[in-house]
Amino acid sequence: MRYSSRLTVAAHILMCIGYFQGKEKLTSDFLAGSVNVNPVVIRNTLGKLKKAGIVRVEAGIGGASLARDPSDITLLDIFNAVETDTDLFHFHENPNPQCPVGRSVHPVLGEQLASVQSAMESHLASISLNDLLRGIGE
Amino acid sequence: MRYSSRLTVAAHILMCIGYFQGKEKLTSDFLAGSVNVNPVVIRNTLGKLKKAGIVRVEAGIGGASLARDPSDITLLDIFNAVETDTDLFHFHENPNPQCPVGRSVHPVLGEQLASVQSAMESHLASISLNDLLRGIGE
DNA sequence: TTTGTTGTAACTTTATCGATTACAACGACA
DNA sequence: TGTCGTTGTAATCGATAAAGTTACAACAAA
Repeated sequence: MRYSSRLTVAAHILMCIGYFQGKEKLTSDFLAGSVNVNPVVIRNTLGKLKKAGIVRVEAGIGGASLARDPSDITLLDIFNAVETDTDLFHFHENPNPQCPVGRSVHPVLGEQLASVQSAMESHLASISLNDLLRGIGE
Repeated sequence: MRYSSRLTVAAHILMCIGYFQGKEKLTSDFLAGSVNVNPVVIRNTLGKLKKAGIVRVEAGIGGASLARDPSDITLLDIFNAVETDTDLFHFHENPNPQCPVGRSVHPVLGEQLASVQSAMESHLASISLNDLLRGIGE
């Protein structure tokens, strides 16, 4: 298993908001039309982005907007806001502690995998919503 | 969703083989005892590692051994051998092509995510089985 | 031929994702 | 104030995938 499509959906939503802000009323129905998923999925995603301080959502009247400058929203921010379990790899649970290898797998391999994970995260952090918006016009 | 525990299981298996090679007969039952999973899972994993040219397995008589030097087996080799879908992120399937954003998401975001993926892969490639074996003795 | 092992197929259980339905809470406006 | 469109959220469903398990044919050596 790998990460769900939550990150790409969330990024799509934010690209829409950044692109259409001021021109359209950005309801969950409107966004669902561009992303092509169920409006409830949009609302759930938007809720997580709101908790993370990335967007503002107007209950009642409707409509979402960016809470920060697009250059200050990175893919890592979105990733952390939206993905429940951010661990890239999953360990098998019960290696045999009687075995010298079983005893060492977790600390030894875990350390290496953690470094892989942080490499991925710092790469995600280097990409901003602004970078994505720049690509739309072409 | 993220990657399954296949990579850690496979790495554990290879660490066992590297550590016990020559001292023990490395049957799927023996390996299952250290990893603490079903022997069939070991045999399936070993089959994939064999196809990738990483291990040799003796049918009938039983027992597995490394087909290459531990310094020449990287986590990326293991990862590719064992993981069916190596894509880190999954795109939502049908963004709306009528929408300028929906039209651009896949190319624009896809390119960025591909760079994240290759960063992860080159990091995996920098870690060898030898590095893991070195950590066991401590 | 017997024994221990691998290779594989099939089934079960469990977990998670995304779609969907349903409805209460909310805010603006007539 | 009451209606209307929207958000927030819970509950359920179906699909998909992983891992455990059982079962058995194929294999190699003694």
